[in-house]
Amino acid sequence: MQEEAFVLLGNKNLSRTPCRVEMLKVLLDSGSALSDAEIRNKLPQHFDRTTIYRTLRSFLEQDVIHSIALEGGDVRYAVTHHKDQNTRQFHAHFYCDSCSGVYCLSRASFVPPQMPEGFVASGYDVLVNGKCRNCN
Amino acid sequence: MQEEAFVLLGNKNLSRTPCRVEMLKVLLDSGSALSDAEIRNKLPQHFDRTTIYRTLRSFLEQDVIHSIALEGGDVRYAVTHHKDQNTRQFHAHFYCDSCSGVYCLSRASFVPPQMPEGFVASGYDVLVNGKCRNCN
DNA sequence: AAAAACTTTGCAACATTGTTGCAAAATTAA
DNA sequence: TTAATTTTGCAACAATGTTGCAAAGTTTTT
Repeated sequence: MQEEAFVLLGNKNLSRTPCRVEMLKVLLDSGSALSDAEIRNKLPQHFDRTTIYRTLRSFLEQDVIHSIALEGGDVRYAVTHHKDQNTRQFHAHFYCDSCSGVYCLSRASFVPPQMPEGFVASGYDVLVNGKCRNCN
Repeated sequence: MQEEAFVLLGNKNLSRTPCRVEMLKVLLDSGSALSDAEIRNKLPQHFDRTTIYRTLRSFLEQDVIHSIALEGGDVRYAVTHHKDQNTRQFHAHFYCDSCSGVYCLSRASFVPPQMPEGFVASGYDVLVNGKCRNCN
């Protein structure tokens, strides 16, 4: 994971600082999308709140990660994988009603929606809920 | 709108207080979903922040309104219409990239997604983005 | 219609969350 | 190794949301 983190940071010209490396490792290690609090709790050492917020912002700006908005306004973060690049217009995620885990889904099985008169769609996000592979 | 507000409150056994009536009228008058700040700004008189938060919570609990989470964590609120009742498993909304307006969409034109092995879907939400009827 | 029972409101205090400026420390480039 | 640049942590601040409680309002009962 360390290697992968270094590569991701290098690709986006982000300097290899401990906070960035550790946050990225946490996200890479996790099978699911994490809230900022979850990321903070999984870090091996303490970093200032400010630094974490700023790091999240940098990652988002550079598209190293993307955010997923849940019903109610909670936000989770997940690493943006290469295979997602063709998918910028379309994100699909799964929310588990049992464990609250959030997983990125492949877009393959979705059909683009038709719009009512006057509305022109340029992209869309889908949030599926149900039970994840660990909770069935 | 006054009448409609009274009916909606009555249906859910919510007492007919000025704050509730006015908030509901604002939401009924609006063609699009509103943030709490937008609701507050459209109110004809001042109500305490606390009261507005509590009223939103009551409305959500009683399903008078529903919340729509946008990318980044912003939340909008819209009245839950009767025709949406069969649609509890499925919400579709439109976000306008120009004016930031949020509109409820009918679900008719969406095809349910297929899930990867081990995941069982029980419902899903779609957030389409693009240009709304006023911005084309 | 008036009184009693119950609910909602507004205020104050507090907790949480996120932002900004700036000097110190770390990273990268020369 | 030094110089230039960027990031970090702290402090202060701003914004957002919550809780307890007395006063005011709404609904129910008589």
